[in-house]
Amino acid sequence: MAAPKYTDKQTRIARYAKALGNPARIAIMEFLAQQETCFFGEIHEKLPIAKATASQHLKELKDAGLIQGEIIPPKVKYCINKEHWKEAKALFGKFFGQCICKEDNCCKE
Amino acid sequence: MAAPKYTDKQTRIARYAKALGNPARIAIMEFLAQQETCFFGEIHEKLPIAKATASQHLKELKDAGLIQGEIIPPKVKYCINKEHWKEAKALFGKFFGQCICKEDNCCKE
DNA sequence: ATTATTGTTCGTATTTTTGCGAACAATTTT
DNA sequence: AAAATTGTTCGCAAAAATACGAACAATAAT
Repeated sequence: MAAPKYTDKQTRIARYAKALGNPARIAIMEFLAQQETCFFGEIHEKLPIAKATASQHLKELKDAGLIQGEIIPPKVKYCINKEHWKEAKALFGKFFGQCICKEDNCCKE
Repeated sequence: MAAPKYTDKQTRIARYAKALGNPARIAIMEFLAQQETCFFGEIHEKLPIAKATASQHLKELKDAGLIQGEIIPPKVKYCINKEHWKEAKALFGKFFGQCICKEDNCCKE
């Protein structure tokens, strides 16, 4: 180990990025983000995947903190976790704002 | 398949997110983004990983389009791919800007 | 010519991810 | 009580990601 471990911020942004690193999960997040309030219903009907697979993706988004779900049988209420959404937004914002290249083609001389 | 396939944008943002979904790759990107110009040198020395592993991560970032490398023996020149960086920045910007929840706690009533 | 430098590729092993159907749990409807 | 609805969990399989050391290639330095 020639260098220090990763920072907390690096770990957290990587965690969020990983959770978003699948088109099905992007689609789920986009869908939920466009709901005015929480969503009750069958999310897998909005996606080209099986019920079990959708449930798994939802679990991963939940584990990453991007969404939250509450069981209100026979349905489940899914929502964006606004607090973590904002944190992720800030982290990615900083991440993409940090490039100090002076010109667009600074890397092509 | 109960719904249409994913859109191009969904696929692309997921691709970028996946590439960023590892702390080592976040660290590499942050490091490169903070260079004024391109970097010649041993990136694995900046990270707590082996040479071979660093090389693999660099390859993945390259495949995802986030960086570019040019061989100038005995070293390699690594740079942010500014064009794709900007695309990713825009995609994530839109993604995180789309939540229409009206209040921070709209999902907690 | 030999050695040192720099980074990739190969071979390998382990773990994680992805996806599905079937079975299950909890409630609502009939 | 039986059937329908909704979503999770289980068991499985296939694919991809993660990480490493060792071997290799290509040039530069001695």
